[in-house]
Amino acid sequence: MQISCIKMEGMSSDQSKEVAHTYRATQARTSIIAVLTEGNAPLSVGEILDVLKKRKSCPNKTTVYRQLATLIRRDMVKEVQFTEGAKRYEMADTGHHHHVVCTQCKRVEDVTVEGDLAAEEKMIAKTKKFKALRHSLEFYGLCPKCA
Amino acid sequence: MQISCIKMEGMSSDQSKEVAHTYRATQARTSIIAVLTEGNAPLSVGEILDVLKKRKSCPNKTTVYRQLATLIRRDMVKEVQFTEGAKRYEMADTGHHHHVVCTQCKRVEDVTVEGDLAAEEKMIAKTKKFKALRHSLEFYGLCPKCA
DNA sequence: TGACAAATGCAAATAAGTTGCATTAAGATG
DNA sequence: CATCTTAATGCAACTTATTTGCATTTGTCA
Repeated sequence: MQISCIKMEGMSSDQSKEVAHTYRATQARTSIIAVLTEGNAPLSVGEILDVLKKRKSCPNKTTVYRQLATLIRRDMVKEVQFTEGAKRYEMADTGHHHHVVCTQCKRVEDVTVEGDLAAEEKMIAKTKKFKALRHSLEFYGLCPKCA
Repeated sequence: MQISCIKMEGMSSDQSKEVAHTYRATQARTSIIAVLTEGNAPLSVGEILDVLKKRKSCPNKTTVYRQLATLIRRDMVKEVQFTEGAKRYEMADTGHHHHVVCTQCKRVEDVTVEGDLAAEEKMIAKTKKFKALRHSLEFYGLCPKCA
C-alpha cells in the first residue's frame, strides 16, 4: 500500500499563534497512518495498538494519542465517537460517509447516505441561530454475524 | 412538574433471563428523572450531580450511574455520546430528535430533522445486511453565544 | 410492624486519555 | 559522514469517567 503525505510541512492557516514547525516522517506516524488507511472502519487507540503489536515495532500508547492529535490538527485524521467507551479515528480523506455500529460486537463499518443533510444544516442555522459546520450520523443495530 | 411512572413494575420482554423484579420509587430515582425531564438537552452524570447538589439531597455518583443503567434498561432513558469525554442521558419519551453540539462551549440542544432517515435504515439493511435498529444524528458547530 | 430484596454509599478498582520530563532520532547542514 | 537542533518518543504518574464489592439502609408488602 502506498502512503502519501507522511511528511507534513509548514502550518495550516488556522494555527495563527504557532511558530512554523516541521513534521517528521517517523516510524510511529507511518505505521499509524498505514493501519488507519487499511481498514474501512474507524479504529480505537486500543485497536490500533493491537494491530501494531503484531508487527515489527509498536509505539507507546502516549505516542499514538499524540500522533492522532497532530494528524487531526493537520486535518488528515477525523475523530468519531459512538456510545461505547473509546473514541475512534479514521483517515479524513475517505470521502463523506457515515457509520453503522453493531450494538452487540461493537464492530463499526462505513456507509454512505443519500439524504441531503447539508440542507438540514442550513435550516438549523436559521431556526436555531446555530452555525452547523459538520454533522455525524450513525446507525445502530446488528451486523450480519450478530443478527 | 409532574413525574409519571416513577414506580416501575414487572420486566420488559427482552429481559428473558431475569427474575421478576419490583422497582421502587426512591428519592434518587425521582430526582434524577426530574432533572432529566426539566431540560431540553441531554445531561452528563457530572451535570446531573451539579444540579442535585443545589437541592435538598444529592445521591452518590454511583447511585446516579446505577439508576441511569436501570432507567435505560427500562427504556425510560436514552444514552448519547458526542466527541467529548462523558456520556449524556435524556428521557426517552421526548420524541425522536437529534442534537446540535457547540464545539466551543460543549452545550448541547435538541433539534428535529425533516429528512427520512427511516428509509435510509431500510436501505442499509438491504445493502449491508445490517439490521439497523435506531440512528443518531448530530450537528457540530457554534452556538449563538460562541459564534 | 417486620421481613426481604431493592437501592444506597463508600472505597477501591478499571479504563481512557493526559502530562512532565528525560531521552532518542529525523533531517538539515557543513 | 559527523554533528546539531528540535520533533518525536517512552515511561511513569495523574486525571477523569465509570464500575464493582460489600456492608448498610430503606421501600414495600404481607
